[in-house]
Amino acid sequence: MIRSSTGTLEEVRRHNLATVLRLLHVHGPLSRAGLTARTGLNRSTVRALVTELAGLGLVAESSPVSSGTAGRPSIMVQPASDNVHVLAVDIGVEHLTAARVGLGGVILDRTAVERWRSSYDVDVTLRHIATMRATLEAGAPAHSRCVGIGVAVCGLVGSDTGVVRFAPNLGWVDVPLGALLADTTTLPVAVGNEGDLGARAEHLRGAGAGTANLVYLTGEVGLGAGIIVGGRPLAGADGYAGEVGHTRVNPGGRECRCGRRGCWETEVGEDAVLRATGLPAGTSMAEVMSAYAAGAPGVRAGLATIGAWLGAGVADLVNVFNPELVIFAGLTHQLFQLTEPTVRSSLDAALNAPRGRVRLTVAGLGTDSALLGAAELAFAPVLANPLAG
Amino acid sequence: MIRSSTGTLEEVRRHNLATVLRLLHVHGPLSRAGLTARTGLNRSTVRALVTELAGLGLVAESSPVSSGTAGRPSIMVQPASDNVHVLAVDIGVEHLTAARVGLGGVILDRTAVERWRSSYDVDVTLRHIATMRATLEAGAPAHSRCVGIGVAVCGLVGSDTGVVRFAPNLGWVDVPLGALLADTTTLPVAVGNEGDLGARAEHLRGAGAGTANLVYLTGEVGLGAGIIVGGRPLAGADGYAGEVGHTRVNPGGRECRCGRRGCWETEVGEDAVLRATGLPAGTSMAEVMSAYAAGAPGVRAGLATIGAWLGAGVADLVNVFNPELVIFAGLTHQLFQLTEPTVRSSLDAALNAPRGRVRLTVAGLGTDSALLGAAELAFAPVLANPLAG
DNA sequence: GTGCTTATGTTGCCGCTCACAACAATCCGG
DNA sequence: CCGGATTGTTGTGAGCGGCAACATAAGCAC
Repeated sequence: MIRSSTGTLEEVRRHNLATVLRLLHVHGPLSRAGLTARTGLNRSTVRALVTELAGLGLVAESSPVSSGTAGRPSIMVQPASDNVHVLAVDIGVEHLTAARVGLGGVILDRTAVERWRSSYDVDVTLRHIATMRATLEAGAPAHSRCVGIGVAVCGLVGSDTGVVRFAPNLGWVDVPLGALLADTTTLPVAVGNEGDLGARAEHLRGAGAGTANLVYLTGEVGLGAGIIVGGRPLAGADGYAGEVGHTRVNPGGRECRCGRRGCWETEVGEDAVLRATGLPAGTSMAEVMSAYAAGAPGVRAGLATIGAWLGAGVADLVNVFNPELVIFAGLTHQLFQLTEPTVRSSLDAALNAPRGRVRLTVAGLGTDSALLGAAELAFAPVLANPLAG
Repeated sequence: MIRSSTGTLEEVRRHNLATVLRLLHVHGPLSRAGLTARTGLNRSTVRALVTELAGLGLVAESSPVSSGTAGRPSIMVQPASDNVHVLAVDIGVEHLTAARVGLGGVILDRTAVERWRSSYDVDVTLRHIATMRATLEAGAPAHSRCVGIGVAVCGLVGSDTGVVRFAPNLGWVDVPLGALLADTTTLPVAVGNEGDLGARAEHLRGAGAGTANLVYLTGEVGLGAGIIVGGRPLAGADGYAGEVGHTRVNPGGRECRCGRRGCWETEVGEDAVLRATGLPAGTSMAEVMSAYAAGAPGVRAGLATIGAWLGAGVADLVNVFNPELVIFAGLTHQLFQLTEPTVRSSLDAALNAPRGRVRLTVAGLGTDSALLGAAELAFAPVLANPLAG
């Protein structure tokens, strides 16, 4: 008979181990004294916890470093990013990227697929991922161990199932991506939505570090979001929360690809930008930015319209979520750079009374938000229970 | 020197005490064996916890009741609603209500102010509350002790401060209601938004019991909401989250009292209903319902328009939050009853692909949601730390 | 350099909490 | 009246973190 044991005391231990490991993972190297101060635990307890984590190969202790102040120097503890890593994959419309990410959230190595946009076939995608995985693992030191695979996808993903329910831009419907990947490995596989994972990464170590309530906007051709509420990602009942692209901002607006009218992404998405600026179909956002900089006729005015709709949509989100921060990433990153004043005035005009405090900014992790979020997803089980691995 | 003690083990004890007490508060009377099963704790532990809670006067043990099955009958444990109560107050546009609510969430006694709508003066309100409080306490048994005061207000309330930032329908701006009430008593005072508190109560013991993700809609003349996400109330950075009344659903719509155009409450609020149905200003919602039932000309068609806007707004919320349940209360309760088919079809038309699952229903606690939510707010400190009181 | 101060690492002990097991109590069914 | 089943009761034990005493290692003043 196996030890059943709910064991509340065992949980205390696990909780404290997790707390210390997560602290190191998020904050980076920290002295034992620093850990003591931040956790509120006793020196002896911290010592025991760190020793145990070191024994598990999750952290490394290095020789004491003098802090410059009086007193005995404290031993430094750091996440063992060389020993423990995950594989992170980001499946977007315009890119297919993979990286080996070490504990602590450092990208150790990365690779991408060329001319990815030519085919979104599921089998082809799986082969691409397998190839990239092999490449990355080949470059890893022998003593490093992979503890999981995390995938970000630009589509609706079921909470725990790893099924991509609907990814219109890839043409995927009900693709059991998690299961398909799990068949190729013994490692745990986790799949999440690009917006949710981007928000997670920005919240943890990007522009939203230390911010408990934020809205993260992203997009390539469409529009997506991830929302952090009280320090936790907003998932909803099935994991579909944060689907802001098809909220209706303009009932009299244009027909959307989804068949309805005036969806937010129809007013501010890539197609809307090209239509408003009069630039030819196929123009990239980089070229739009160049045209704007060059003062091409109609571009400035067209983007002002886009900015106004962007601001109006953001206003509704701010009214509903009351976040401290809105982060613009992906397509909206570029749009925000081009139209910031318009967005701000459109937002200010639409906010309820006492809302002076919301800040607007762009992604702090650049285009890697979703990729790093996927890594966090893969690290999550280890961080929650360091003893399991 | 005072015992400092973070004491993780002390926290375990407190946590377990709180778990047991909350379980009894939410679920109602439960046998010791039932507590053992639900908490996963050991029999001896449950015994110790219950004994301690009984010593604090928070629960009462009654003689064993045979369950009909074999085995020794288990001792029943119930929340001591006769010994421990709070004062709950609900400040609405059309009502000012107060109640004495016992542990376990039972309304023991209640009272209300007549002709409240005549004046929303803050001092008058405070006097009303003082009078009601005296009445209710006078009717309380001598051995019962009041552990807090909770207030629900139809306006924006700052998270922890108890300041009513903005209550347009009462004409209140920056009223420090929490502090004003705290001056009259030594008890802890907590103030919250009507929508948030209504959602809390419905989530705990109303139509949303057992549902971790829900949207609660309410209103009197305007429109408000409370949102439960992952079992926790959505607060936002300052506590203003859930302000859905002034999200813009119709940019080409009518001018709102807030100065902008096409806010949701402008399209479905009380004024909009009267306008759409052609009924004279001052008509109550009860009279609207009678007119509908009597088949008054224009009323049915007018309400169909209202229902369509209601459904469209709900659709956006469902897309953003992916809740399992939407609860209609207050004004929207009546609107939903009158326009359910329209709301449903409007909603179905606007949902993203895989969203068959959201349920729509009306408040399970009738018009008492906010009042009971205020009581929960007042109980919260005791439930979080039973040892404190 | 020497001694003082400061801060941390190390170690053994203690109190607290919960799990567990053995026994007692109580009900049901035959 | 007896056996089976379930629960209450009680004493014991293991695990965990706090604590205090001591050891160690730096900075600082002279």
